[in-house]
Amino acid sequence: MPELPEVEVIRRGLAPLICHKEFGRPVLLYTGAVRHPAPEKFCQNLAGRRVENLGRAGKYLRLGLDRGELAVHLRMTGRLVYRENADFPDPHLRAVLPFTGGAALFFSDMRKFGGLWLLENREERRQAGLDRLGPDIYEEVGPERFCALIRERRRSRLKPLLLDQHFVAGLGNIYVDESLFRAGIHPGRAAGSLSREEILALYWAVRAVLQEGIDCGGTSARDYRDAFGERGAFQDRLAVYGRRGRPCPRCGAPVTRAVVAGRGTYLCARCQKLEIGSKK
DNA sequence: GCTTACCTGTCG
DNA sequence: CGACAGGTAAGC
Repeated sequence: MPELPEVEVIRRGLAPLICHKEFGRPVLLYTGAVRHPAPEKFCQNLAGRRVENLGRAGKYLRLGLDRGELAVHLRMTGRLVYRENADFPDPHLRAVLPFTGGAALFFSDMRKFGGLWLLENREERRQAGLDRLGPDIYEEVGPERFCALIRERRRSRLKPLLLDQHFVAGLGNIYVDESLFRAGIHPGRAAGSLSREEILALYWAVRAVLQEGIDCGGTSARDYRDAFGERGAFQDRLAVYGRRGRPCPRCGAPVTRAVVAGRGTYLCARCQKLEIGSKK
């Protein structure tokens, strides 16, 4: 999916366009895109709601409304684009969320994994799982908290741990691989095997990678588009992700692809050692 | 933990 | 045709 930087770029793009605007009645082309409440009630209840603010929690975009909030998760292939008009036929268009006055948010999603939640109270947020997210890695985790969090989970391997949205929220496959590469840490290392220096190196690598991702307008490896339908540029700066066989930018050895935690994982086996001081 | 499932598409 | 794709929940 869009990971934290992509969702943040969308949030920043949309905020000045939709704050204070009022929704009309949504049009659903795929009712499964609405996760809560039932589609009919969703359309009925969103109509007439006004957007008051735009937030983000991990990979969720949260549109604060005059009553409740609209939460959006793009999962793997979701897009949320603001347009005055639907421009060309889009076979993956799943929902149109119009504003009174003409423009609309167009929610597209090839794989149908993404979803929309209209949440009006704490109980509904709880059911949707929004309050089960860990702290937002970009907004809510400083270096000392990161050290403390890592030390609570000594037995976990780093890659699945960093991908676990209940541990910290926002990281996905691309930015985890890039962060571990920059920190020189193997994705299969146990959290408890890291020195304090390594944990801090990882923390600052994560911060730098996320910030550069945001500054580049996100990573359009494939499907990602921003709030204006434009591609990001960070895919051109990736050091290892998706670059099997190409030279490591640090040492020149070919980038390796492995499977860790069931996910395709890119790393430099020379720069990122599994055992400290070992040759392999 | 790992595997499977959810979907549709691209690439080799 | 199989492998793989930015995510995550559910079931061993």
